[in-house]
Amino acid sequence: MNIGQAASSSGISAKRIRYYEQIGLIGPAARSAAGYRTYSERDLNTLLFVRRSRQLGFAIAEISTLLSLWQDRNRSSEDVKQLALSHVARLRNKIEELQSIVTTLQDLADHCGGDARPDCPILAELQGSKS
Amino acid sequence: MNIGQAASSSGISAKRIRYYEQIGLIGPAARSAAGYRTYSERDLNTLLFVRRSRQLGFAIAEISTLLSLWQDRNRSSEDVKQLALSHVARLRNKIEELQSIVTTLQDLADHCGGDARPDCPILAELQGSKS
DNA sequence: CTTGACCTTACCACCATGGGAAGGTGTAGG
DNA sequence: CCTACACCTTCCCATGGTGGTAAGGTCAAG
Repeated sequence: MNIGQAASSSGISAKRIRYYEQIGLIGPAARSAAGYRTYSERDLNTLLFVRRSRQLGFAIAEISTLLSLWQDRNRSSEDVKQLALSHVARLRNKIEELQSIVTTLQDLADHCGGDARPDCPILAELQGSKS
Repeated sequence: MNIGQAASSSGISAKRIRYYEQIGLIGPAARSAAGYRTYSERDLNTLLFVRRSRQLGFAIAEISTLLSLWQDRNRSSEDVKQLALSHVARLRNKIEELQSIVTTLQDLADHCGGDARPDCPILAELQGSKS
């Protein structure tokens, strides 16, 4: 299977596949006589694993670890769980941060006339006026 | 006031201030005879405005718009409100997305032994096993 | 005059991805 | 066989923000 086929089957663009290979996230693909990258079913499974990991928001470096664990029959599920939980913790922090911004901004917007007049508590807040 | 002073007063690193100037987010600073950037109180207010906007998660391009509106006495608060609300909507989407990931991942982690054995529903999910 | 803190520009790096150019390859139809 | 056209290759550039660092100029105090 060429890279285009692998891309559409895995849902990862050809561009990204090459990038993942370049940075060593996935091993170098086999090559045809003409130099075309060739992908096996096994390679495809790896790509799908990577894609699902990305969808769950893992960073490339984490996926690299996950891939090692995945391919290691002597892994301990503890390591995987630990990685997942620390990712979850990070996400929860991010959510809280965004939530607090949303609350602030929504509140400001609620008190903004939203008409043709220039007065606006949003700008006032950004300006830092402590009125 | 030199850039170092402006940086520590505004909470934006000198590096970032130069970057903001370079991309045109803020106007070019006045220069001393020796070529040092010089900042007035007014400039400092702008920097603080930018910093607060960043803290609320606005992208640079949006801050550019906010700055124009801020400096436009004939602005309509509608424009500001609209910008804020569309930002809020984007944030809400992002939060939902992250929340869904957290739920999934926490659930998987809950069902992972987290011991020395290799069995792990997290990896199974990433692998795509539909069992 | 020296020292040290500050400033300048200019470059490289990160993460993850998209775009595009310039050129080779593979295949199908005329 | 030739021509299209789809696909592949590598290479460079861009994004958004930021940090780092190097090579050099400036300023104030001692």
